[in-house]
Amino acid sequence: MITTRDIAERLQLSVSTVGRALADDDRISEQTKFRVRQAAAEMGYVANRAARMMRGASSDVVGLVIPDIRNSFYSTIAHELSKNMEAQGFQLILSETDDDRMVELRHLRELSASRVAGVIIVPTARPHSESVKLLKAVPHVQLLRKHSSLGSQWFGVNDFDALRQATAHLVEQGHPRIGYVGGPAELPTGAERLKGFRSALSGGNLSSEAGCIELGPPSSVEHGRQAVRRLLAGPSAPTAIALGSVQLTLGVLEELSRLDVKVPSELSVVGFGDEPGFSWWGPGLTTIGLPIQEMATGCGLWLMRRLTTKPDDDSAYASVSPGSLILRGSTAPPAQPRRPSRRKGS
Amino acid sequence: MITTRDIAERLQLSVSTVGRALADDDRISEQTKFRVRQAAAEMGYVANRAARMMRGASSDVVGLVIPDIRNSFYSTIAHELSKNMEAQGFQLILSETDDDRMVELRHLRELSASRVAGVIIVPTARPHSESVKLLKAVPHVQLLRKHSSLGSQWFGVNDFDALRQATAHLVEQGHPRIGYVGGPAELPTGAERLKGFRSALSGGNLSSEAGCIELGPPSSVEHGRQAVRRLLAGPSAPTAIALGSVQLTLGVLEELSRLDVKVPSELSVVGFGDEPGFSWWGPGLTTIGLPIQEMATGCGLWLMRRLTTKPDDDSAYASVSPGSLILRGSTAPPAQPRRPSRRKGS
DNA sequence: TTGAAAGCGCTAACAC
DNA sequence: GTGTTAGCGCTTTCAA
Repeated sequence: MITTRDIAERLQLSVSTVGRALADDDRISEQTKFRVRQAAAEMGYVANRAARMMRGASSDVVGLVIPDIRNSFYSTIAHELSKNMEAQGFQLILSETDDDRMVELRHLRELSASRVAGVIIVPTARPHSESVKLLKAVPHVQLLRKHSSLGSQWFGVNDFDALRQATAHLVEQGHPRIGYVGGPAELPTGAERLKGFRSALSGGNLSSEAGCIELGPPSSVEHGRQAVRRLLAGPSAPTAIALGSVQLTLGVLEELSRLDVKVPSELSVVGFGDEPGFSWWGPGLTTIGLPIQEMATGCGLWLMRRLTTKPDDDSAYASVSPGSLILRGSTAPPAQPRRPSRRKGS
Repeated sequence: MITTRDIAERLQLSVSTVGRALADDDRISEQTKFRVRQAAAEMGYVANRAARMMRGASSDVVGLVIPDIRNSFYSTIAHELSKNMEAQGFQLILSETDDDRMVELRHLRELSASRVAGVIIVPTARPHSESVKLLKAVPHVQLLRKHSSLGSQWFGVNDFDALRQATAHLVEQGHPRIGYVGGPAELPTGAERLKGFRSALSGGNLSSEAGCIELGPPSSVEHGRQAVRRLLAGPSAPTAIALGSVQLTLGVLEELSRLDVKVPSELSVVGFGDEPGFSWWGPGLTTIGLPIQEMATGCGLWLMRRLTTKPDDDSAYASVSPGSLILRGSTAPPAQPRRPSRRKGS
């Protein structure tokens, strides 16, 4: 690797002159600058960032800690962040936790060792105490999920309201028993969505008995499949279900297709998020659209301002983006039980 | 930030002793090691990788340069790589090019400055000459696309055969005019797929006149929409279409749903890749499944071995994974033109 | 078993 | 306008 010293020797200059020329310092003559730049280009000089960092320069690298990049929520986030960061000369390190706190810890150790300038994290349910400690030493923002031990900078969506809306829509249509397949209550998002679901039930004067709840790993398509099978096989199967994560929605949709369940006549469904295939699934999936893109951009811009300006504004910050119900064909009032209609179809 | 010197001062030791204790050097007594480790943990010491790198240590960071992480091919790749690298203590820097060679160049400059240990790249159609130069200085592998100027280490899929299979299937069913929507021929993948398409046409004794070809940005869902609209509006609309990228497939499927085109009676369709929604689209999408996961894992493992062992094996390496046709309901023999059958449906 | 000192590549304070 | 020098945090001789 070519160093400033190599250039200096070739040009019979001192390293500091070369360094200054490369930094476009006022004190260096245009002619010298030109010669230096020329030589640098010819020799293929690339500045060594490690050396710069040792002189106190910031790393220009931001860590993105998420459960799984295959989840479209997270790939959307990664894309938005990457785009915005590149524009300002930042780089993004991708760290996947698979929702495992020990993996999360290992990643945070690595990021700390790399002296990343900042971290954007979707924390696991209960981050390790060392993770908490590590994050104290680096500017960071939480995304989607919010764990109080990790500080009060957070960008997320209104999970409570998302599921309240989804469920209220089903309640309004007169469904007597409504199922819910969502993430675990240990996750802040899981807890909020579940609360939203329950709130809509009681808001519709339905007892909690009317809700059949299946909780499990939010990133598991397979769990979505199994959960919906259990729900439909139960003694008092629901006439409608609300979903509490993108991956679970994917699993549920696949399984309903496979089982050839008639939607919405036999079962109404409200999904979570809005993926490409959702609009063409069966009669079109009614779902909760979330402004993930805007949220991610906001988060990225916020962190970069935090990193590039004096951190005088390290106060609490929370941004809650609202979701909105997208009505398509997968929801309808329940069929009248034990009183088959004369007409076939609508 | 705590340094080895801080620990040394507190324990009344020299920095070198502390360094050796932390590195578990044989010459240090167990007792001293214990005291040092204790203090390090208490004080929250995290080794400074920049300093290590200046002493010649490798960076343990690999750059992943791809067009767009939202494309599920690439998010799958990123996930597989991330998982495998984490297991061996490597980190992944995510660089999105948006298929723009200048953005690609900027990313490669940054990666070089960071002295990444290696690079995995899905190159743009014509990488900048400086990009080529930069890559010469760092171990790298090409993924999916292969540009000869970037060396001969490559992991990809058999693009030619993928489209040959897809098209041959349509030819066998007797389609007289077959459309193709794919990426530009400037891209190595685009060129191969197009060749595969043409090869199947001539293999079926169809003249090239029988092919209606629409090329455009391979990552643009919107282009897929427009292309299929143009294809169907043409004077001699095809009775079947083969698709040449995941994103284009998504666009085409959406548009066909929107236009309410009857598949496969009015039009047969073969997709590219196998996304979650493909199985439940219309009658189920017949498509080409590609072993992206295996390819990515192979690539990651290969690069890491290259990085962790002596580079005595820097010879050419190419791995070509085959795709396979997944038959679902979206393809059928063409309807007899101008001779409507008496029977309705099948 | 431990310490002192040099040096990785760069920048900045201090000469001249 | 340019050179000299010190030092960032760490590893690694070379001494003791």
